Amino acid sequence: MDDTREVPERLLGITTFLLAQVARAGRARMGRMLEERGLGLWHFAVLAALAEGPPAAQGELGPRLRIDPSDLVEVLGRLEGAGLVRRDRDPRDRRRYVIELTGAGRAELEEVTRRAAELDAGLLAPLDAGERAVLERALRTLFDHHDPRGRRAGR
Amino acid sequence: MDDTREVPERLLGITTFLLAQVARAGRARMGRMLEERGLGLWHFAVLAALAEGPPAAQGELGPRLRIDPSDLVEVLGRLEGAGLVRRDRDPRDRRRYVIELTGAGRAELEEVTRRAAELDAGLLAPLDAGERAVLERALRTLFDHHDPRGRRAGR
DNA sequence: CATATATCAGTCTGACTGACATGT
DNA sequence: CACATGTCAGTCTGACTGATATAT
Repeated sequence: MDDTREVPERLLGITTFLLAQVARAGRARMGRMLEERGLGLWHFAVLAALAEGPPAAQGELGPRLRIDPSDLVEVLGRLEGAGLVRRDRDPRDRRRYVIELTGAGRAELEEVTRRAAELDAGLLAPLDAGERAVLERALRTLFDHHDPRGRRAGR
Repeated sequence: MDDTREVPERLLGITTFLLAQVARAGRARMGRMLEERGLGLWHFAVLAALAEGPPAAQGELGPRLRIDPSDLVEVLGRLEGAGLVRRDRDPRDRRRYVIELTGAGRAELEEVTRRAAELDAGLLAPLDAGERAVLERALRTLFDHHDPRGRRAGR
Protein backbone atom coordinates (compact mmCIF):
# COMPACT_ATOMS: atom_id res chain seq x y z
CA MET A 1 0.00 0.00 0.00
CA ASP A 2 2.44 2.63 1.10
CA ASP A 3 4.80 2.30 -1.81
CA THR A 4 6.60 5.50 -1.02
CA ARG A 5 8.38 3.67 1.77
CA GLU A 6 10.69 2.18 -0.86
CA VAL A 7 11.29 5.44 -2.65
CA PRO A 8 14.06 7.68 -1.32
CA GLU A 9 12.67 10.38 0.93
CA ARG A 10 15.15 12.78 -0.59
CA LEU A 11 13.46 12.35 -3.95
CA LEU A 12 9.94 12.49 -2.61
CA GLY A 13 10.85 15.84 -1.15
CA ILE A 14 11.43 17.15 -4.66
CA THR A 15 7.98 18.12 -5.86
CA THR A 16 9.21 18.35 -9.43
CA PHE A 17 9.95 14.64 -9.33
CA LEU A 18 6.54 13.72 -7.96
CA LEU A 19 4.90 16.00 -10.47
CA ALA A 20 6.78 14.38 -13.34
CA GLN A 21 5.87 10.86 -12.25
CA VAL A 22 2.22 11.54 -11.57
CA ALA A 23 1.96 13.37 -14.87
CA ARG A 24 3.55 10.38 -16.56
CA ALA A 25 0.88 8.10 -15.13
CA GLY A 26 -1.89 10.46 -16.18
CA ARG A 27 -0.54 10.97 -19.64
CA ALA A 28 -0.26 7.22 -20.15
CA ARG A 29 -3.92 6.62 -19.29
CA MET A 30 -5.19 9.55 -21.32
CA GLY A 31 -2.90 8.67 -24.19
CA ARG A 32 -4.22 5.11 -24.39
CA MET A 33 -7.81 6.33 -24.61
CA LEU A 34 -7.04 8.87 -27.32
CA GLU A 35 -4.88 6.44 -29.26
CA GLU A 36 -7.91 4.22 -29.86
CA ARG A 37 -9.46 7.16 -31.63
CA GLY A 38 -6.36 8.00 -33.64
CA LEU A 39 -5.64 11.12 -31.64
CA GLY A 40 -3.05 12.37 -29.20
CA LEU A 41 -3.25 14.76 -26.28
CA TRP A 42 -2.52 17.77 -28.43
CA HIS A 43 -5.26 16.90 -30.85
CA PHE A 44 -7.71 17.00 -27.98
CA ALA A 45 -6.28 20.30 -26.79
CA VAL A 46 -6.62 21.88 -30.21
CA LEU A 47 -10.21 20.71 -30.65
CA ALA A 48 -11.03 22.17 -27.26
CA ALA A 49 -9.44 25.48 -28.15
CA LEU A 50 -11.39 25.69 -31.37
CA ALA A 51 -14.68 25.05 -29.62
CA GLU A 52 -14.34 28.24 -27.62
CA GLY A 53 -14.84 31.49 -29.38
CA PRO A 54 -14.64 32.24 -33.07
CA PRO A 55 -12.55 30.34 -35.66
CA ALA A 56 -8.92 30.88 -34.81
CA ALA A 57 -5.80 31.72 -36.75
CA GLN A 58 -3.20 28.99 -36.61
CA GLY A 59 -0.59 31.32 -35.22
CA GLU A 60 -2.81 32.10 -32.31
CA LEU A 61 -3.26 28.51 -31.23
CA GLY A 62 0.41 27.96 -30.49
CA PRO A 63 0.76 30.57 -27.75
CA ARG A 64 -2.65 29.80 -26.32
CA LEU A 65 -1.99 26.12 -25.86
CA ARG A 66 1.76 26.35 -25.30
CA ILE A 67 2.52 24.12 -28.21
CA ASP A 68 5.33 24.90 -30.62
CA PRO A 69 4.08 26.16 -34.00
CA SER A 70 6.13 23.58 -35.84
CA ASP A 71 4.47 20.78 -33.91
CA LEU A 72 1.07 22.30 -34.50
CA VAL A 73 1.51 21.58 -38.19
CA GLU A 74 1.27 17.82 -37.73
CA VAL A 75 -1.62 18.13 -35.30
CA LEU A 76 -3.72 20.25 -37.63
CA GLY A 77 -2.77 18.10 -40.58
CA ARG A 78 -4.09 15.00 -38.89
CA LEU A 79 -7.26 16.71 -37.66
CA GLU A 80 -7.93 18.01 -41.14
CA GLY A 81 -7.27 14.59 -42.65
CA ALA A 82 -9.77 13.08 -40.23
CA GLY A 83 -12.34 15.68 -41.21
CA LEU A 84 -12.49 17.16 -37.72
CA VAL A 85 -11.38 20.67 -38.70
CA ARG A 86 -11.40 22.83 -41.81
CA ARG A 87 -8.45 24.97 -42.76
CA ASP A 88 -8.98 27.90 -45.08
CA ARG A 89 -6.69 30.69 -46.12
CA ASP A 90 -7.67 34.01 -44.60
CA PRO A 91 -8.75 36.07 -47.61
CA ARG A 92 -7.69 39.27 -45.87
CA ASP A 93 -4.13 38.03 -45.31
CA ARG A 94 -3.30 35.00 -47.37
CA ARG A 95 -0.34 34.02 -45.20
CA ARG A 96 -2.77 32.99 -42.50
CA TYR A 97 -5.06 30.08 -42.06
CA VAL A 98 -8.43 30.23 -40.41
CA ILE A 99 -9.14 27.04 -38.52
CA GLU A 100 -12.67 25.93 -37.82
CA LEU A 101 -14.30 22.93 -36.17
CA THR A 102 -16.48 20.76 -38.40
CA GLY A 103 -19.63 19.06 -37.16
CA ALA A 104 -17.71 15.82 -36.86
CA GLY A 105 -15.01 17.63 -34.92
CA ARG A 106 -17.53 19.01 -32.49
CA ALA A 107 -19.05 15.57 -31.96
CA GLU A 108 -15.64 13.97 -31.47
CA LEU A 109 -14.72 16.66 -28.99
CA GLU A 110 -17.85 16.00 -26.93
CA GLU A 111 -17.12 12.29 -26.79
CA VAL A 112 -13.45 12.71 -25.99
CA THR A 113 -14.20 15.30 -23.31
CA ARG A 114 -16.60 12.91 -21.63
CA ARG A 115 -14.07 10.09 -21.61
CA ALA A 116 -11.27 12.35 -20.48
CA ALA A 117 -13.34 13.49 -17.53
CA GLU A 118 -13.89 9.87 -16.54
CA LEU A 119 -10.19 9.08 -16.68
CA ASP A 120 -9.45 12.24 -14.75
CA ALA A 121 -11.87 11.21 -12.05
CA GLY A 122 -10.16 7.82 -11.89
CA LEU A 123 -6.75 9.41 -11.53
CA LEU A 124 -7.90 11.69 -8.74
CA ALA A 125 -10.04 9.08 -7.00
CA PRO A 126 -7.53 8.54 -4.17
CA LEU A 127 -8.03 12.15 -3.07
CA ASP A 128 -10.94 13.53 -1.11
CA ALA A 129 -12.97 16.40 -2.50
CA GLY A 130 -11.08 19.03 -0.55
CA GLU A 131 -7.69 17.83 -1.65
CA ARG A 132 -8.87 17.63 -5.24
CA ALA A 133 -10.08 21.21 -5.16
CA VAL A 134 -6.83 22.54 -3.73
CA LEU A 135 -4.80 20.47 -6.17
CA GLU A 136 -6.72 21.83 -9.13
CA ARG A 137 -6.42 25.40 -7.96
CA ALA A 138 -2.73 25.03 -7.25
CA LEU A 139 -2.04 23.53 -10.66
CA ARG A 140 -3.89 26.36 -12.37
CA THR A 141 -1.85 28.88 -10.45
CA LEU A 142 1.39 27.16 -11.40
CA PHE A 143 0.29 26.85 -15.00
CA ASP A 144 -0.35 30.58 -15.10
CA HIS A 145 3.02 31.46 -13.64
CA HIS A 146 5.30 29.11 -15.52
CA ASP A 147 5.22 28.87 -19.25
CA PRO A 148 6.58 25.47 -20.11
CA ARG A 149 7.92 26.49 -23.50
CA GLY A 150 11.56 27.13 -24.34
CA ARG A 151 12.97 30.28 -25.91
CA ARG A 152 10.27 30.31 -28.57
CA ALA A 153 7.87 31.36 -25.81
CA GLY A 154 6.51 34.85 -25.59
CA ARG A 155 7.97 35.65 -22.21
CA MET B 1 -1.42 37.88 -15.33
CA ASP B 2 -4.39 35.62 -15.69
CA ASP B 3 -3.13 33.65 -18.63
CA THR B 4 -5.72 30.97 -18.20
CA ARG B 5 -8.27 33.32 -19.67
CA GLU B 6 -6.91 32.43 -23.10
CA VAL B 7 -6.80 28.71 -22.49
CA PRO B 8 -10.01 26.74 -23.11
CA GLU B 9 -11.89 26.16 -19.89
CA ARG B 10 -12.72 22.70 -21.11
CA LEU B 11 -9.04 21.83 -21.09
CA LEU B 12 -8.28 23.49 -17.78
CA GLY B 13 -10.95 21.28 -16.31
CA ILE B 14 -8.88 18.25 -17.25
CA THR B 15 -6.42 17.93 -14.40
CA THR B 16 -4.30 15.51 -16.42
CA PHE B 17 -3.64 18.32 -18.89
CA LEU B 18 -2.64 20.80 -16.20
CA LEU B 19 -0.49 18.19 -14.55
CA ALA B 20 1.30 17.44 -17.80
CA GLN B 21 1.99 21.09 -18.54
CA VAL B 22 3.17 22.02 -15.07
CA ALA B 23 5.35 18.93 -15.00
CA ARG B 24 6.79 19.96 -18.35
CA ALA B 25 7.74 23.35 -16.93
CA GLY B 26 9.32 21.78 -13.86
CA ARG B 27 11.19 19.17 -15.81
CA ALA B 28 12.59 21.83 -18.12
CA ARG B 29 14.02 23.86 -15.25
CA MET B 30 15.39 20.88 -13.41
CA GLY B 31 16.76 19.42 -16.61
CA ARG B 32 18.68 22.57 -17.46
CA MET B 33 20.36 22.57 -14.06
CA LEU B 34 21.33 18.91 -14.25
CA GLU B 35 22.47 19.19 -17.84
CA GLU B 36 25.23 21.59 -16.78
CA ARG B 37 26.55 18.79 -14.62
CA GLY B 38 26.25 16.13 -17.30
CA LEU B 39 23.32 14.45 -15.61
CA GLY B 40 19.63 13.90 -16.23
CA LEU B 41 16.71 13.56 -13.88
CA TRP B 42 17.10 9.81 -13.60
CA HIS B 43 20.74 10.12 -12.67
CA PHE B 44 19.71 12.27 -9.76
CA ALA B 45 17.01 9.80 -8.78
CA VAL B 46 19.42 6.87 -8.81
CA LEU B 47 22.01 8.69 -6.72
CA ALA B 48 19.31 9.52 -4.21
CA ALA B 49 18.15 5.92 -4.05
CA LEU B 50 21.68 4.69 -3.44
CA ALA B 51 22.22 7.13 -0.61
CA GLU B 52 19.48 5.50 1.41
CA GLY B 53 20.11 2.12 2.91
CA PRO B 54 22.70 -0.43 1.92
CA PRO B 55 24.24 -0.86 -1.54
CA ALA B 56 21.50 -1.99 -3.87
CA ALA B 57 21.15 -4.62 -6.53
CA GLN B 58 20.52 -3.17 -9.95
CA GLY B 59 17.33 -5.15 -10.37
CA GLU B 60 15.95 -3.59 -7.26
CA LEU B 61 16.42 -0.01 -8.39
CA GLY B 62 14.06 -0.31 -11.35
CA PRO B 63 10.90 -1.11 -9.39
CA ARG B 64 11.83 1.29 -6.60
CA LEU B 65 12.21 4.27 -8.88
CA ARG B 66 9.72 3.22 -11.54
CA ILE B 67 12.31 3.28 -14.25
CA ASP B 68 12.52 0.56 -16.85
CA PRO B 69 15.48 -1.79 -16.30
CA SER B 70 16.65 -1.32 -19.86
CA ASP B 71 16.85 2.43 -19.37
CA LEU B 72 18.63 1.97 -16.09
CA VAL B 73 21.55 0.50 -18.00
CA GLU B 74 22.45 3.82 -19.60
CA VAL B 75 21.95 5.72 -16.36
CA LEU B 76 24.27 3.48 -14.37
CA GLY B 77 26.76 3.38 -17.21
CA ARG B 78 27.04 7.14 -17.21
CA LEU B 79 27.22 7.38 -13.43
CA GLU B 80 29.94 4.76 -13.37
CA GLY B 81 31.83 6.51 -16.15
CA ALA B 82 31.69 9.74 -14.14
CA GLY B 83 33.04 7.93 -11.08
CA LEU B 84 29.91 8.59 -9.04
CA VAL B 85 29.03 4.94 -8.43
CA ARG B 86 30.86 1.64 -8.33
CA ARG B 87 29.37 -1.48 -9.89
CA ASP B 88 30.61 -4.86 -8.74
CA ARG B 89 29.37 -8.33 -9.44
CA ASP B 90 27.65 -9.90 -6.48
CA PRO B 91 29.99 -12.78 -5.55
CA ARG B 92 27.05 -14.76 -4.16
CA ASP B 93 25.12 -14.57 -7.43
CA ARG B 94 27.21 -13.47 -10.33
CA ARG B 95 24.25 -12.49 -12.46
CA ARG B 96 23.70 -9.51 -10.22
CA TYR B 97 25.47 -6.25 -9.74
CA VAL B 98 25.89 -4.49 -6.44
CA ILE B 99 25.75 -0.75 -6.88
CA GLU B 100 27.38 1.59 -4.43
CA LEU B 101 27.85 5.33 -4.15
CA THR B 102 31.42 6.59 -4.27
CA GLY B 103 32.61 9.56 -2.23
CA ALA B 104 32.37 11.72 -5.32
CA GLY B 105 28.87 10.42 -5.88
CA ARG B 106 27.83 11.38 -2.38
CA ALA B 107 29.27 14.87 -2.78
CA GLU B 108 27.59 15.34 -6.15
CA LEU B 109 24.30 14.18 -4.68
CA GLU B 110 24.52 16.74 -1.88
CA GLU B 111 25.15 19.55 -4.30
CA VAL B 112 22.47 18.49 -6.73
CA THR B 113 19.94 18.03 -3.95
CA ARG B 114 20.60 21.55 -2.71
CA ARG B 115 20.13 23.03 -6.18
CA ALA B 116 17.06 20.93 -6.86
CA ALA B 117 15.46 22.19 -3.67
CA GLU B 118 16.08 25.75 -4.78
CA LEU B 119 14.48 25.18 -8.16
CA ASP B 120 11.60 23.42 -6.51
CA ALA B 121 11.04 26.37 -4.23
CA GLY B 122 11.06 28.64 -7.26
CA LEU B 123 8.50 26.52 -9.03
CA LEU B 124 6.19 26.48 -6.03
CA ALA B 125 6.73 30.12 -5.12
CA PRO B 126 3.33 31.25 -6.46
CA LEU B 127 1.61 29.07 -3.85
CA ASP B 128 1.16 29.88 -0.20
CA ALA B 129 2.45 27.47 2.44
CA GLY B 130 -0.90 25.79 2.93
CA GLU B 131 -1.44 25.13 -0.75
CA ARG B 132 2.08 23.81 -1.08
CA ALA B 133 1.56 21.36 1.73
CA VAL B 134 -1.69 20.04 0.31
CA LEU B 135 -0.19 19.81 -3.14
CA GLU B 136 2.76 17.80 -1.89
CA ARG B 137 0.56 15.45 0.09
CA ALA B 138 -1.82 14.97 -2.80
CA LEU B 139 0.99 14.21 -5.23
CA ARG B 140 2.44 11.63 -2.87
CA THR B 141 -0.92 9.96 -2.57
CA LEU B 142 -1.35 9.86 -6.31
CA PHE B 143 2.18 8.59 -6.77
CA ASP B 144 1.45 5.75 -4.37
CA HIS B 145 -1.74 4.75 -6.14
CA HIS B 146 -0.71 4.98 -9.76
CA ASP B 147 2.35 3.25 -11.04
CA PRO B 148 3.36 5.12 -14.14
CA ARG B 149 5.03 2.14 -15.78
CA GLY B 150 3.58 0.10 -18.61
CA ARG B 151 3.13 -3.65 -18.65
CA ARG B 152 6.66 -4.24 -17.38
CA ALA B 153 5.40 -2.92 -14.03
CA GLY B 154 4.93 -5.19 -11.07
CA ARG B 155 1.23 -4.62 -10.65
C1' DC C 1 16.47 -27.50 -19.27
C1' DA C 2 13.91 -23.32 -17.27
C1' DT C 3 14.53 -19.16 -14.87
C1' DA C 4 16.69 -14.73 -13.36
C1' DT C 5 19.51 -10.77 -14.41
C1' DA C 6 21.26 -7.47 -17.12
C1' DT C 7 21.88 -5.64 -21.73
C1' DC C 8 21.19 -4.24 -26.53
C1' DA C 9 18.93 -2.60 -30.63
C1' DG C 10 15.07 -0.42 -32.25
C1' DT C 11 10.63 2.22 -32.05
C1' DC C 12 7.58 6.05 -30.81
C1' DT C 13 6.28 10.33 -28.76
C1' DG C 14 6.97 15.12 -27.17
C1' DA C 15 9.71 19.00 -27.31
C1' DC C 16 12.75 21.67 -29.46
C1' DT C 17 15.99 24.08 -33.27
C1' DG C 18 17.19 26.18 -37.49
C1' DA C 19 16.39 26.80 -42.18
C1' DC C 20 13.10 28.02 -45.56
C1' DA C 21 8.94 29.00 -48.83
C1' DT C 22 5.35 32.09 -49.45
C1' DG C 23 2.78 36.28 -48.86
C1' DT C 24 2.47 41.32 -47.24
C1' DC D 1 13.70 45.03 -48.87
C1' DA D 2 12.22 43.31 -44.08
C1' DC D 3 8.84 41.07 -41.79
C1' DA D 4 5.13 37.64 -40.69
C1' DT D 5 3.19 33.11 -41.18
C1' DG D 6 3.44 28.59 -41.66
C1' DT D 7 6.21 24.40 -42.93
C1' DC D 8 9.94 21.03 -43.07
C1' DA D 9 13.89 18.27 -41.75
C1' DG D 10 16.57 16.90 -38.07
C1' DT D 11 17.90 16.32 -33.14
C1' DC D 12 17.31 14.85 -28.36
C1' DT D 13 15.05 12.87 -24.48
C1' DG D 14 11.93 9.65 -22.06
C1' DA D 15 9.41 5.62 -22.30
C1' DC D 16 8.68 1.45 -24.07
C1' DT D 17 9.24 -3.45 -26.65
C1' DG D 18 11.37 -7.65 -27.91
C1' DA D 19 15.39 -10.35 -28.34
C1' DT D 20 19.63 -12.06 -26.39
C1' DA D 21 23.98 -13.24 -23.52
C1' DT D 22 25.35 -14.92 -19.18
C1' DA D 23 24.71 -17.12 -14.81
C1' DT D 24 22.00 -20.15 -11.69
